[in-house]
Amino acid sequence: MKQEALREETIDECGHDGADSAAPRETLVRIKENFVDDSTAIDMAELFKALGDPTRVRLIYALLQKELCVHDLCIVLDMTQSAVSHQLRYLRNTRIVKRRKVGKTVFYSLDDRHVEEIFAQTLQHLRHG
Amino acid sequence: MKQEALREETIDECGHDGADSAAPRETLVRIKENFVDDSTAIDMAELFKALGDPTRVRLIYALLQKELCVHDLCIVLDMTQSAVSHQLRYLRNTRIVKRRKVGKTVFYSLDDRHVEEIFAQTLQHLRHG
DNA sequence: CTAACACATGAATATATGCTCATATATAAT
DNA sequence: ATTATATATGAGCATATATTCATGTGTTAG
Repeated sequence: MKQEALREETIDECGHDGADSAAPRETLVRIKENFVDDSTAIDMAELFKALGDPTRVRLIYALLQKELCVHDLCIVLDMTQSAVSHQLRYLRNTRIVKRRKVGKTVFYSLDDRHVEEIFAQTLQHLRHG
Repeated sequence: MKQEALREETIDECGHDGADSAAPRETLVRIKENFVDDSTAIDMAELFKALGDPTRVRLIYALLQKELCVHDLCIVLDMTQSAVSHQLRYLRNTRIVKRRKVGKTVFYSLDDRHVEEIFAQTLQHLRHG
């Protein structure tokens, strides 16, 4: 199969009308019409990507239990302050955590109920599944 | 703050006992004890990482509606067969999709109820949130 | 004011990732 | 057998990512 050709191919040009070789044309049309728009797919992917790193998972897990300052997060995760701060910035930019400043200390906490639910649900699934 | 020192630092050595500068020692001990073990954090991160790409989100979204063969997925996503196959392999390796072979056609479908739930929930959240 | 502390961040580096291109494998049709 | 079709995959490349190192910013203590 030509790789280049696919980029130009439309549903009408698709030759898949066999019994069980592929879905009928109208089904593909329906799927394409009901499809997620690109921006939604990108938004979803960005949210999941933010959760898709062990360090960030551990940060969120810690904050799931209690609001914590950067230094304490370093202790709990056993990581350098720089590494933790960089990842906290990532989580801040994706609106997953928020910060509260008290003197020279900055406390981080979760800022996204959705993420809390998704995270807790996933944890349960992994634990007994 | 020394970056290297943190790696060696224990909770006992932590000087954070101030009023609102950090959590008390026993709280950090509790958080560390209740903490996710590394393998769980890695498992969660790997699952989310698999969902953390727009192409894979779109693949899952399509398969959420109907079992589809590779060629039809190429049409729906408007991508080359090679790119789609590579991502399907990724999703297969993470047990998110499974395949069923009929003649020379391979049908893909979702293989992980957890992912379906997480995905559907996230979609809803993004749509009215 | 100066020093110490808590945190943030730019640059650099090593590794991972996603796609393309070319090619391999498996099945069906002629 | 030969050819066509459907999918899989290794190699290469360009980009993204996670950490480290060095340093910057802001706040409190002396």
